[in-house]
Amino acid sequence: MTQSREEDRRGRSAAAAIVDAAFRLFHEFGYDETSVDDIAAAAGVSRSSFFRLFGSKEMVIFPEHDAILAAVEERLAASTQKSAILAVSDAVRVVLFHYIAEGPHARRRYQLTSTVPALRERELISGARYQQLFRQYISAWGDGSEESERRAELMAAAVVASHNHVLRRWLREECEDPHLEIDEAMAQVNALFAPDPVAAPRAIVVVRTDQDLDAVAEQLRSL
Amino acid sequence: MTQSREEDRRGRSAAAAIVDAAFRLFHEFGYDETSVDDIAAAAGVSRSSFFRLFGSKEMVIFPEHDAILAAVEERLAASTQKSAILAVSDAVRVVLFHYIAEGPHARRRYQLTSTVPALRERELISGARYQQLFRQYISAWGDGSEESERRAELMAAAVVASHNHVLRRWLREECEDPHLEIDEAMAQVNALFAPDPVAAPRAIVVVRTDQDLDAVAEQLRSL
DNA sequence: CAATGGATGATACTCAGTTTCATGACGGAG
DNA sequence: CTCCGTCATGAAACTGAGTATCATCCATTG
Repeated sequence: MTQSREEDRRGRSAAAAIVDAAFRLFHEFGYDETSVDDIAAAAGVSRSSFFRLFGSKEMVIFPEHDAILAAVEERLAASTQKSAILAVSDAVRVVLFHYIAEGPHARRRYQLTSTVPALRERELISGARYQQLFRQYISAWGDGSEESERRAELMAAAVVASHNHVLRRWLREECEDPHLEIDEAMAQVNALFAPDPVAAPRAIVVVRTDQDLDAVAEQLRSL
Repeated sequence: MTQSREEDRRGRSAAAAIVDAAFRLFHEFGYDETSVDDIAAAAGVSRSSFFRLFGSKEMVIFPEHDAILAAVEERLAASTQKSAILAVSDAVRVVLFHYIAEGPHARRRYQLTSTVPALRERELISGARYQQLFRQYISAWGDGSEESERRAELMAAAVVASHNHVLRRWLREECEDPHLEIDEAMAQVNALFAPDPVAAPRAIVVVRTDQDLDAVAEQLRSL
């Protein structure tokens, strides 16, 4: 199962060497100007090994994406309708803190995704995958009505957008305490989309609004 | 400026012939199994002309995207802070009704984007471009505060998600009246994100919530 | 020592996309 | 009518990503 000490070490260092070489070359010469052959040569592996390990040139930048997605799904799958909002918030935190744990590497990646359209697009697709996953689970927790589906769609979008906002702030070093900010952001989303509790405690909430009464009524119906 | 009758006709029919041939071949043999050479040959043009007219294989599916994006931007640019929400709603309608006006062709495209990962990804990227555009304008209408930025991000995501929801329902023919549904969806978004009016009419809104009082307090502060 | 299996590397191939150059049709100017 | 500039088209060569195949090497196992 686990291979010999020697092979294991080499396997890991090969992947690490490729990532290091790729980021170095991308930084020095640019993404488009760096070919896979260049990376493989600089990392001391064959072109074949590059594609065997990473599948594509873009995936050198996001190698752990599938693992994070799986972790998110695991968290979501381990929850029920009752703990739905908590599950989503937790899952978002899983993603955010994964990036934060990467530290400077995440910022180097951001520097690339900010400047290389192809990588920015790849990142957007990753985000959409999270959103799709969230939507799917939130939708399953609902009652299947059109209303519920629409809410699931909006909530998934809001959750991902909030996450991206906090993550981007952290990547730009505009963010003092990402824990605090993600808590606030999730609280904001939860507040917006809090479901109708069947027998929950009630409160009188007074807010100012510029909506006319009909719009307010419709909004309330949609809660 | 306008070319001769002959060239004009041929130019337009070339693009149309390519699109027709592409959709036909994609449907018959699949997207990945159809090469650009196949399409060009079937359309009776050269490979060169294909790339000159469409730029990439994927763009045969979304040739009008740039034009729609420009139309959206035009609508957004023509508005001020006062008419912001209206502008966003209008811009979303521009997009939705463009697709609806395509009729069966939009549904053929949907059939492709639903089954071909590369095309689905391209579509996601297009959606993200709209979202980015909305975010940019909504953000500019705000006061530049962190709060305002976060709201812009969420609102753009919600607007695009709502649009996508209605569009997808229409594409699946689950939607009786897209005009009505987009109006409802935009009303829902507007209601969620209605800005804090400085001197707006006020109302007492009573909602049930499962939040404890501290969470409610924080939610209210974040409005 | 021999056999097996998994990881690696070399090579050739397909195809998307770019670049360059030739051609040919058209319209205007003499 | 002819010459000329322009623009659309086509032809061909090239780069580079990604795939498939096969040979090789090395560590474990019997």
